[in-house]
Amino acid sequence: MLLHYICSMSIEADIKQTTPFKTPYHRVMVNLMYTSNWVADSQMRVLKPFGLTLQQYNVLRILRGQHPNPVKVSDITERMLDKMSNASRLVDKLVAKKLVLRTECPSDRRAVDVVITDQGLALLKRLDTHQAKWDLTQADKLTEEEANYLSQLLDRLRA
Amino acid sequence: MLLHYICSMSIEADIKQTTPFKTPYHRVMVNLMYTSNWVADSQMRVLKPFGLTLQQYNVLRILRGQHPNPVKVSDITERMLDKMSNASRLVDKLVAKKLVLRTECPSDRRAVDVVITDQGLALLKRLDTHQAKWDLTQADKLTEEEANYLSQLLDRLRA
DNA sequence: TTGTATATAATGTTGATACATTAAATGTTA
DNA sequence: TAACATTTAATGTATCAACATTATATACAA
Repeated sequence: MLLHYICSMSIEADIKQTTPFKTPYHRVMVNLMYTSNWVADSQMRVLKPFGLTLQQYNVLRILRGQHPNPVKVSDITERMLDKMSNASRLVDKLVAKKLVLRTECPSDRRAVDVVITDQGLALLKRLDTHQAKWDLTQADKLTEEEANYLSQLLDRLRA
Repeated sequence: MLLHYICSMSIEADIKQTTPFKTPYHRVMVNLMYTSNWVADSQMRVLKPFGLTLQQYNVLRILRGQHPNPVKVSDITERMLDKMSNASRLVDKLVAKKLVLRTECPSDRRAVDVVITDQGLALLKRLDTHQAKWDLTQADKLTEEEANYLSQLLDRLRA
């Protein structure tokens, strides 16, 4: 089923909530989850034609950030945005698509070094233009200052 | 694996990002997903001892909001926070736990009316105290005004 | 060195999710 | 009314995720 996230002015309208939230804290929590799903959904719509899931995209970006240095599977796990059962299997998928390379770490034979391939870098580059477009649409909604303040409020929520 | 979300002052530190984000909009998006996972994780830790998943809890709250009126499965789908394949199977689980009741809608025999049971209401009541505690811990981090402003910024992000 | 603990990745298993399809009831229109 | 479209929930299926376990390598202490 294709879920349609409705765009409107407040979270209450979006989730058709009739009774008001008891506290602004509860409201912000529901809003956070809903908005996060909304963003993930729109991101996935971009990634799907490229055969990537959100998590795979995420891993590729982590690898690009360190390129040309390798990143261990355990490091990938640490830096993933959402908890994951298995970075191994995720890397499996990327290896199968020839987007990353997996080699035994020379200094520690338990560890596995993962490097993004040229093919992986090229794919990310194509996706960068989509990200840039997305950023532009966001800029219509929030100023840079507001976006920064939003980030800061989220940081404090997790503090 | 139990993932530990680290508490610190900025999203860059939390995800061990070495290179800065290109735009505040990209930063806020990553922060949003990370924070949402952080919240979902801490919520799940509360719900697990009660044998509920986040989605099941969500459905129960929707039903309580309309109690004693029934809610159709299609309405539940519409109001869920995250897209879901199957409200049917989710209601199945709640029926099995005797937390909700499922009856054929008299006016439309395609539809199925779902009502929360007294047992379901009692369970939610117990969880309310946990929610209240959660709200208190949040109040240390954000003022009510800040929480409201955060909600407003999220609303505008989805606009 | 040996034994034990820890770190790391892979695998097994169970259950949940996404997506497509089906089944049945209702709505619509010729 | 008959035919077709739409709505609603349930089901089938393949994939993904959570959690536990295993296998191997390394660290460390006796």
